[in-house]
Amino acid sequence: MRPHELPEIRHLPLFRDMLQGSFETLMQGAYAQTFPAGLELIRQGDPADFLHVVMEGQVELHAQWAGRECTMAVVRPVGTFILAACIRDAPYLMSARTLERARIILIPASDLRAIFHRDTEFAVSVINELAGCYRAVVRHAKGLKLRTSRERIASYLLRQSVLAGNVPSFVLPVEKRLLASYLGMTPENLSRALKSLDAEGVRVDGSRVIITDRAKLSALARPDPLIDGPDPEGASAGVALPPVGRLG
Amino acid sequence: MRPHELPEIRHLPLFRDMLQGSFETLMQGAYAQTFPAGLELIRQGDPADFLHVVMEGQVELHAQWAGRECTMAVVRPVGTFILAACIRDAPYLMSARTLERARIILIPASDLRAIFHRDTEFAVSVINELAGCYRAVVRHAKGLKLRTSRERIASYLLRQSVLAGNVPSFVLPVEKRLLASYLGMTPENLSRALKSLDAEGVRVDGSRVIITDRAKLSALARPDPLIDGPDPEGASAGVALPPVGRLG
DNA sequence: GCGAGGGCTTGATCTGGATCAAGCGCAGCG
DNA sequence: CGCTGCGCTTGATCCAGATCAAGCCCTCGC
Repeated sequence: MRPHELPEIRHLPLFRDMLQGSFETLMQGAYAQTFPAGLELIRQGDPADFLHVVMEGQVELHAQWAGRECTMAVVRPVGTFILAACIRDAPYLMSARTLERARIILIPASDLRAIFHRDTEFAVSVINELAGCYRAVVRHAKGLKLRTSRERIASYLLRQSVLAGNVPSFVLPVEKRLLASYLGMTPENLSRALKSLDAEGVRVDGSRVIITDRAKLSALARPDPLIDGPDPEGASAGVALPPVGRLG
Repeated sequence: MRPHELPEIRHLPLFRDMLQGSFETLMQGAYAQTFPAGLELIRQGDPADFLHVVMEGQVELHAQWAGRECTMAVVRPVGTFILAACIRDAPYLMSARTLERARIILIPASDLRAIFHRDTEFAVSVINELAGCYRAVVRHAKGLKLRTSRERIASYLLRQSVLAGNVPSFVLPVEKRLLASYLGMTPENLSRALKSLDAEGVRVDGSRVIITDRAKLSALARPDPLIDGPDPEGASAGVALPPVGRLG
């Protein structure tokens, strides 16, 4: 583990309130590792041995069934994933693969479980983290069930623009095919839909997005804090998406 | 509150391990109320004031956006809902309405939050509950993204049959229109799909379902513990569906 | 007992999005 | 530098599922 990494981890909402002793114990069992791009870190169904903390690089969480596959989220620094499985000591529900070279801290799940039994502050942090994760997935499910493809895209673009500081132009943080899968559609459909959003105040050039008419786009997207977040509690909370991770 | 209700609540996974004193404090602020059928208990966006515990009757959790609406889950006795919003002190992401006459215990969210800061055992129970809820929604989202309508129906029927004790015949626990919405389709589509499942080993007569060829149905549904549950941890864990609730 | 409403089915039609099939263009690599 | 692979687009076609529109039937209330 590198010297600058410890404070970074310590600063995460999940770890910042715990006792110093607990934190040290936790870190003693932890180790860091660097993985190449495109590596399958965990496979759904595997037993949950380690909580993963992404220090560098992006990690995709995805699920597969019957030969099909879909992206559930993308985690970026500094975020954690598969907390829930570790806590439950249950099999992972999702697989994870690196999208690029990634540095990851691995914390043994058993240490985690032992410590929140002893450190109430840490237990409370875990509660908050999980509640945030839960709400993030509920939002995602709401979007899938209540919005059409175009509406999902439109609100995604709007969200990205807001996260980047309300800028009218930004670069997509992930590949389009991944974004398509995350939004529950095919790459072809995303491609066509993006072009059709021309009429709704969006211009796309490669991975660059330019919002030319925010009002028109909003009229289509109808952004809603109960779907698009964030939790008022803090932007760092449960934003589960290409912009930020930390999914359990 | 009725005399038999206290032990029932105490016996829930969420409350069974906490200190007796904590439990008593929690119950002092709580009160029970009976609501008629079809009543909107909470509306999405409202501040989370009370954790709800369903003692009798079914409660539907649903979401709405842009005039559309969908069912997210059904909670039945004895289960709790909107735990996550209470913990976060954030607005509800879902609305709740009674499907029939229902008796509900209301526990002030502030008491809840105060107590898990003091009672680690309770905090741990909350962690487990939330982790289960989280995993339940992830499963639901996986089903929506990875399976077609027919596959979702098929696996739902199989799951119900298993929950009822692997019986070949059972009665649907909820109205079909609600089931359709829960499974992410229209009532018309559900109706037609159910009839078409005739060829896959299912006969439906009103709300009665008869599985005539389990193998054939399984071949279509391809049931998977990573989608259909349950968590190995215990059947009572995160089964979020028409069969059982306790969603945060 | 009868009327009204709502849930369910059924039919006809429409369409959003998937699938299949090329081409294009860029990045990585020999 | 040119080959190769892959991500992206574009076009053509197909299909699952939505929508629209009746009718049926059961339940409930008067």
